[in-house]
Amino acid sequence: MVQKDKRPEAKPGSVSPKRRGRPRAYQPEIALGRALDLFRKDGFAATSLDDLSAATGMNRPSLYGAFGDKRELYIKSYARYCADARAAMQEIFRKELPIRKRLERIFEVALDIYLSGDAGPRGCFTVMTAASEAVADPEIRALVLEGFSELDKAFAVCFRLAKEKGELTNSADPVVLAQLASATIHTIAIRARARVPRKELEAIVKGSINVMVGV
Amino acid sequence: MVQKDKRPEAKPGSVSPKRRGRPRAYQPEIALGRALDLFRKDGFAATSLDDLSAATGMNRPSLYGAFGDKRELYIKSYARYCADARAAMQEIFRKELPIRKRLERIFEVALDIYLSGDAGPRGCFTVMTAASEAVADPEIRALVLEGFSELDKAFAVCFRLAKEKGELTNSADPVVLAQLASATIHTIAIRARARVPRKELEAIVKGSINVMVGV
DNA sequence: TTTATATTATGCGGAACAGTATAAAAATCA
DNA sequence: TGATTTTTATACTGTTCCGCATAATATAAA
Repeated sequence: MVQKDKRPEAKPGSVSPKRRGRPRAYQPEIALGRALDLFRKDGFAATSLDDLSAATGMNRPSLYGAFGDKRELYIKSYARYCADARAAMQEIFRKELPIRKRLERIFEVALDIYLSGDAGPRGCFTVMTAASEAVADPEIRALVLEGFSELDKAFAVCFRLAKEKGELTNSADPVVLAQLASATIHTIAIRARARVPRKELEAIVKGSINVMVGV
Repeated sequence: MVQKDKRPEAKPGSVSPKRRGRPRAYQPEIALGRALDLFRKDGFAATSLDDLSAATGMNRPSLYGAFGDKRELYIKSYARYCADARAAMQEIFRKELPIRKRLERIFEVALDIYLSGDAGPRGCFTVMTAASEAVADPEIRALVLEGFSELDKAFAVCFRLAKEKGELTNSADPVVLAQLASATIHTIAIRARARVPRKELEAIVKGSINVMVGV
């Protein structure tokens, strides 16, 4: 019951603060990543604490101590997922790029995220959570809605900028186009989960971009 | 442990065939509908046989006798969902209608389906199944893919016809537009599940239609 | 009536489940 | 060295789970 990875210091060079009792046998960051992998693969209900314990290398009491109960662990895993996704996207959203190029990059990264996974494509965790836990759990629902909104807004900024730079027609509505871009994200996330091949998803993306920015 | 509804004959007027043993206390069609409701609400993993037994008014052995195990019941529930959705849509897909009107009707019916449910919006069962069971279960995955494909094709037929009638520009690609329409279906299904209000979903639909058929 | 058949009703059995109580272990501090 | 603190490891509790075995019940056929 031990994480297989060696333990590097949290921040390389920073002296460990000499905590009092028995040292942890796990690294919270690594454990959370493993938990996220499991939740993305099987969903909340089909993932047991025994599964999580095995995947993280922590026994159940340690899991509780570190992350709280299953639901709290799920929420923390989701936060981690969002942070990772943001990190993967932010450079593209920040850098000034022609709108078409920018969209291509965004969808490419999205596909990388959705199609990764040893035991089958893991899809988009936001979409999966929306489909399952969001209905009955207000707190989780709020997180999901925040996720939707963040993506909608990021796309809208892109289209607004593109319009200002004259890359779009005058009649183009950045908010509507952003919703279409989000819809494209959602459809490829869902289809990825049904093992639709990357080529087909890329074709969908291509067609969608053509409609959004003009052929 | 009895279904509360009275038992009308399967086809009104058709004489019951005088089956041999103790008569059934349930109607398979009604029971299947109740099972579908539950699965749509909670998903496969979070729905127990006890829940299903309570909802259908059948005890577990009767459930097994009528539908097989939980997975088979899920598959049969999904078939029922598809049949219902097809029935609700087919008139609109069949009748000759201006493309805009036709799309408006389709999305309206879709929203009715996705937003129904006493305990919160039930969303699109195809999308929910894609997100959960489709990854690991090849048979279920095939059904989901069939569902996607059917919708894509139905939309494509609409756009092809509209193009022939001169409702779309020459450069419009019916297949691409169909994928956008499906993407719109998927995004409203997902967002509905997160309790996004109908007004907002209708706004998304409206914007999407404007892009697809021109303002 | 009796027999055969099909269904309902009850409840068992073993596994998995979430969460926790308790004890052992490994470190620091005095 | 011994006391304190923090974590790990084990195992327990009570529940829920799925599937099925068995018995009771209700009908048609003989």
